[in-house]
Amino acid sequence: MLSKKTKYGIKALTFLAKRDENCPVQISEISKAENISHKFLESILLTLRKAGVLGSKKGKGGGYYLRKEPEEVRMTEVIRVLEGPIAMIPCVSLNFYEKCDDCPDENACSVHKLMIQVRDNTLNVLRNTTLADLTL
Amino acid sequence: MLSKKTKYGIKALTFLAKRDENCPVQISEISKAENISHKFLESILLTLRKAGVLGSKKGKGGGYYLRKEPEEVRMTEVIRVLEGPIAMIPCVSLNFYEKCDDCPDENACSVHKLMIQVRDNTLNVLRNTTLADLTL
DNA sequence: ACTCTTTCCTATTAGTCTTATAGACTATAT
DNA sequence: ATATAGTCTATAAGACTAATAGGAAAGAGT
Repeated sequence: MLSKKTKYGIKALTFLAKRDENCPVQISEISKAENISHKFLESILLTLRKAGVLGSKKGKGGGYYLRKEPEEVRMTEVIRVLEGPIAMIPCVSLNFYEKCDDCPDENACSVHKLMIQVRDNTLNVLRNTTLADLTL
Repeated sequence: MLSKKTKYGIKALTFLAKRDENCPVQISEISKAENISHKFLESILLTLRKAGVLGSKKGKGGGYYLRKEPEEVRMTEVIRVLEGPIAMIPCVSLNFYEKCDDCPDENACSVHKLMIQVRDNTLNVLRNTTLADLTL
């Protein structure tokens, strides 16, 4: 299940990418346009800023803006920052790997085998989709 | 994230599918072999029985057995029964559809667009993988 | 009939995660 | 200075997960 955090994050990024000029946009403007709680969105944008996807400017005329071209923001990056692992189970995750407690041998595990397939297909979609693709 | 319920369920089904004869197997045997809490597995197998994937027999010599050939048990079915929706967001789910509160127009939503792609690819894997494939 | 075995069913609980909300702090433009 | 807008920390309600407990029901063997 995709969290609302990730959902709102992608919506906010798309909103920014759709604008003609890449000047700072206030949280309030985004939250109103996309029906997102102001405070919740605040923490989401902060996360994206810390991850280097967004830049910010304080004070009057401030707000958030994209730090890269939309074509350069891959969905893999966005989802890993906001949601965490892309894999459905940690023993199959590339960036968040963890061994299963109950599994003596990963290579013999049917769930492992299946989830590698799912992961590879999902990864393929997310790697080849950028923010630019979502604005079309 | 795949729940342990689903994970254990798939493991148990694979365990049953790997056996030479399709005679009833006790919960205890499966729970020991796969390192799953007995009571937890109990409720999982019950769910699978109610869904028609497994059959059961009470009393001495009883247990659970597959009601279909492993080739006929698709992963889509197993996951829908144990986990629920396959899609990462309800507005994109085929079997568990729900409208988003915040979205005035689904077709204009970037998250919707992206998640349809992910769903289609995941569905493709899960539809074409049966229990028989996991025993290899 | 009795007893042992094994599944069936309901309820409860501890822990964790999600989705917010509140409020004070910091930086900046005018 | 002052208003504006992001930064940061803490907290709380609600939902969900993973598991546990205990007894009811049904079947097999004696």
